[in-house]
Amino acid sequence: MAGIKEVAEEAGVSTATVSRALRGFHHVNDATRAKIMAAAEKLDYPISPIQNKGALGRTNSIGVVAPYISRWYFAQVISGAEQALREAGFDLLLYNFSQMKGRERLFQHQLLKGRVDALIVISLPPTEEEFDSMLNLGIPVSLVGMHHNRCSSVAIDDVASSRTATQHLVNQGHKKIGLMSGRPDDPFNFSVPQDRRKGFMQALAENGLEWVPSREVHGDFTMHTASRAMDDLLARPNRPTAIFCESDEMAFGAMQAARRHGLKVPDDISIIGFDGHEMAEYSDLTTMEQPVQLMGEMAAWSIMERIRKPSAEPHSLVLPTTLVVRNSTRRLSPNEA
Amino acid sequence: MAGIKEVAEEAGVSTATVSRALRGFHHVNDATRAKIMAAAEKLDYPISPIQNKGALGRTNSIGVVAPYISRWYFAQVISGAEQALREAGFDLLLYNFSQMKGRERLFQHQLLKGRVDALIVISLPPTEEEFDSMLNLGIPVSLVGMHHNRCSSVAIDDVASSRTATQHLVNQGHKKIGLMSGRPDDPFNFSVPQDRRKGFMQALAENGLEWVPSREVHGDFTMHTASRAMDDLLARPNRPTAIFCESDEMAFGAMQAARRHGLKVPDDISIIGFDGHEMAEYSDLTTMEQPVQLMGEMAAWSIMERIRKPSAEPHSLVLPTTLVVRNSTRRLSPNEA
DNA sequence: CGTACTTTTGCAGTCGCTTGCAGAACTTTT
DNA sequence: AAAAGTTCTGCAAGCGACTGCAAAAGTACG
Repeated sequence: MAGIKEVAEEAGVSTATVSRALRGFHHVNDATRAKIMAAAEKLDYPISPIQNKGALGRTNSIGVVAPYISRWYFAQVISGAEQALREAGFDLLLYNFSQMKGRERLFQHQLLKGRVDALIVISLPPTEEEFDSMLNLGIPVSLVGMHHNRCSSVAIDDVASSRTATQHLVNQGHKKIGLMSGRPDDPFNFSVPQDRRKGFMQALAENGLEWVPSREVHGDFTMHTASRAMDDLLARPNRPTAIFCESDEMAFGAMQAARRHGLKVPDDISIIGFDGHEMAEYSDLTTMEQPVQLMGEMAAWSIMERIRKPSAEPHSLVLPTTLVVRNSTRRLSPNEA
Repeated sequence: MAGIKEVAEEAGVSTATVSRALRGFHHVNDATRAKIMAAAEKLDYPISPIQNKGALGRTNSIGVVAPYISRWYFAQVISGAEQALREAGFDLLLYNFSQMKGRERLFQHQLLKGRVDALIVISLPPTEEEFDSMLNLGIPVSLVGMHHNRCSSVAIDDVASSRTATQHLVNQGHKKIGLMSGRPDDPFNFSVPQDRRKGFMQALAENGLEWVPSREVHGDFTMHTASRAMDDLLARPNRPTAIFCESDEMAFGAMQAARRHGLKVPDDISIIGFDGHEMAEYSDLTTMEQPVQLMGEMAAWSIMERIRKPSAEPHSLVLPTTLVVRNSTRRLSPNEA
């Protein structure tokens, strides 16, 4: 395979000149550059070759760490980030794991060390310890879907958005509102469920509604568990008239369970989700939509900026969410409430 | 950041010995190795460092090329591949694109050259020209979801599986069977839609059923387009009693459209999908399930094998599919047919 | 045409790691 | 105890780029 050496020989110049002509664009005679370009073309030498870590100190690739890449949300964010990175000439290294084992390996064995120029971490709140080890890598780190004062981030306001979503139910006259939340003992310690739960509680409090603990059930953000959890909830007495699900996938599970129990959505029970999953439109699910792809893109841009000037202060970005009202929620008449 | 040199110094040996102790495991005294391990530990030197492309000639990372990584199928395959690669100590570089522009850039600008040790291409039939350029890279290439005589592949038998799926509808007494297929003018030129269509046609022919062209509509494997296409189909006279959709996502779109038109599934119309999408269970969709994650894993293993012995013959693997019967299809009574 | 400045180029060192080769340090054999 | 093997280890030459420095070439000016 043609290397810089072959190109240099072909063009009759030194490798140094080729390097400068193709990369630096400094102090190279136009004629010489043309010759070099021609030679490179002829040998089809890669325009963007592996920048050798040795010489350059960078790998030109950025790591993306995420649990569960096969889930919609993660896939979307990654897709957004990939596009932005690719356009800017960076490669994207994917670090996925769905079990704690993978997580430990990632942080403890320092799989990342020296392999990437920067790191994007999606929705996975690192422990302080993991944080230290990440920052010790000496590369910029950017978070998606959560904040931390020690590094940049792109996220939505989960608390406020959940509050708004819940408020929507209240506005429709619901008083007995249930909650489908993440498991409290989730090993990854995601912050999203906590925040969304908090927003939910705030909305109740603001409206003077009493919180009834038996109206809460837990899932792990998949349809499957949500569906089971919903079975559980529906079997309890004093059923809620509406349910706030912390994710759309859980909302789908809930809807499915409701149907299974012979309940019509929204006639018998209102369901609201969170995320803006692409399937939401087709399931006619009311949901709080977040700009998922965009978040990935922003994270990519932000981190590339920080690669350029490492001294820059970390900054957090909060993107807006949109309540999309569809037909999985309905207004209660006063006597129904 | 600690390098091999620091470790060597700390342990009081040469860098060569460190390299051998940590990588080669040849001819290193146990005591020396212990010392080196300790030193490495102490300086927390990465156990799996970037294997320098220069010295080693490999990058220890594998490229995965896919359009639409945010779609379920691709995300699943990638997830499977990532896991297998990670375990074996490889990194995964993601090359995604959803437009032809990206595709051209990928192949023409040789983004891949020298960056990866092998390539996994998902469901994207390269043109002969692209094939040449890939094979010229001099690295193993593995295909997922399609076959080609010039390289290894992991796939299912789309034709046979579709035939079986269609046969299921026939067995249930359906005679007027519709088809929701991929667009004939799809720019990526996927082979999957063609094969699935072929299997469908075979089943009809085998059962002596006449094919009525007006029973076919096209989508691009998303719910959205499928839903529109279904509107179209339902508006036509002589409506089919069952529909074979070339993907689950299209089946979801079809179901949604059917509901929108006041038709009950499966009472008024039977719908069968293809893929085994995780949502299929919850939409109660009958589908032909393919082992998606497994395909990714197998592709990874197969390609790592070929990295180890490059001389090995390419081989193709055909994985079995499973018909999962749920309640989106029903048996027609003789007088309904 | 000589001097001083600027632009262009090549030399050679560097990055972090691997590896062939040969010498050193043990072991075993005779 | 010398000879013949083994097992370890270090030296030094790469790998394929980048880049500081200084020499070479080109330009401008007087």
